[in-house]
Amino acid sequence: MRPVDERVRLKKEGGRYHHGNLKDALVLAAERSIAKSGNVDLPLRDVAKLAGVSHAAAYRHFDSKAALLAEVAARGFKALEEQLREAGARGRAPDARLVEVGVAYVAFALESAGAFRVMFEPSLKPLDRFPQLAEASFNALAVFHGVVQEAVAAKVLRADDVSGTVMALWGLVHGHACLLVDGHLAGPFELGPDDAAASARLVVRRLVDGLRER
Amino acid sequence: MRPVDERVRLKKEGGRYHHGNLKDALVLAAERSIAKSGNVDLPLRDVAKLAGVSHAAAYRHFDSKAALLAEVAARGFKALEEQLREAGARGRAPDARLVEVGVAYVAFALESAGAFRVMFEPSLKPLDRFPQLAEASFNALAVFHGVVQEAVAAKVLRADDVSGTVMALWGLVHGHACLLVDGHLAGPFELGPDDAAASARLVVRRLVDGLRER
DNA sequence: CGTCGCATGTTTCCTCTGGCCACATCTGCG
DNA sequence: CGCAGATGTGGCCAGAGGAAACATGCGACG
Repeated sequence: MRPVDERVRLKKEGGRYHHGNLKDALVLAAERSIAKSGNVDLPLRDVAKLAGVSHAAAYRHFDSKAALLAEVAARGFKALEEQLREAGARGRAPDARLVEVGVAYVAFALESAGAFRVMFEPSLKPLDRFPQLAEASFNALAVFHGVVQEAVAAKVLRADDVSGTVMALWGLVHGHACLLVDGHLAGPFELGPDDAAASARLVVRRLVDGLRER
Repeated sequence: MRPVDERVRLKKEGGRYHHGNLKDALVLAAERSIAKSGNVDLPLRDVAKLAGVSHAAAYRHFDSKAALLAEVAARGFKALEEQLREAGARGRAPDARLVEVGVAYVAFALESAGAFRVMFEPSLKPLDRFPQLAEASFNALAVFHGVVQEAVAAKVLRADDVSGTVMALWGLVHGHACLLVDGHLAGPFELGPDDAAASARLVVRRLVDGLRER
């Protein structure tokens, strides 16, 4: 599954003029760079250097630095969607699925902190500048919608305000993810990264309890 | 209550060499500028120009652009703390207080979107570079902690995991605020700014229901 | 009331970064 | 074989953060 890395290696060893798969290499380099520095605002020149290429080469593949970041974000959303779907499939009962999906969201944010930050970077908005990003984002959100609707159909959740329920679930896990990724919970609570998933599970379960039809 | 604005006006009318209260003027200008553009990464030169001053003058009052943003963030946290305390005082019963504080958090984020964005801007971390910011942030969070402990003492909430409960509450409203401020909820849900508070109230109430001792 | 020191603001300069252009190099296709 | 288009390079510019040297004015102290 790593033709990309092969291409990168070839470039570095052989010193060929043409890279072979520069677009992917740039996206990967940007992702890692952001994950390492924790800062979305990284110099494009550094990313190009990581890919073993001059800074101007990036413009053969992306209209702008923002477009590169948008691609990183779009791939992040695709990966997130995948993980959410897998998590949903793991849960047996509808309410268990809600919890699994929520925990998976937080887990994704912690594992892929670099991508997660870019995915919600305000400087990429308005999103309609990057159609693939808008679509990927929408698709990931659709997983939440699906699992909630399923729970409503199974009469586990109240049916009166589905949008509100989706917002509640998404908002809860998103807020958790943000606070964890940005380390705002580290000071007061000192929470390890593995405890985070357990804590998220507890919290989501409690919200689901509150949302339950009664 | 506006000596600051007076000073700014004096400067603009009189064209005096010394501003009189440049520090405050810069902070205000930055805040407005960010709120308007929606982007934290604004040119320091523009802020200085808004304050009617050359860009280098800012360095007499702040070590760096980041320090200016940190001051904006710190004042934001102070204002947030104030609003949260007022909201807490509005609620009669302990669980009502929880809801009021949560709603106030979301309302603050929407009203003061500029400040809110800066307050959680990752580029300002690590926070120990800016002690006043760290302190202000901690104090604001303390309001959540206080209102939760009160509810626990009143036996409204379970007592086994106070930190988890604080995280749940904060995470829920923070996630909501982020998604609203960044407009991620606009597409799928098309939510007006006044509906947002009502929606937040509903959601927080449901979480509190889930957290309730049973 | 003068004058001197220090805080505050300005000008100028340097470096870094995003973005553009002309040129170089490769790859594939007729 | 050779040409055309795609891909990468180096040089350039403009804008932005930051430092340094200079200018200005407020306030304390004689």
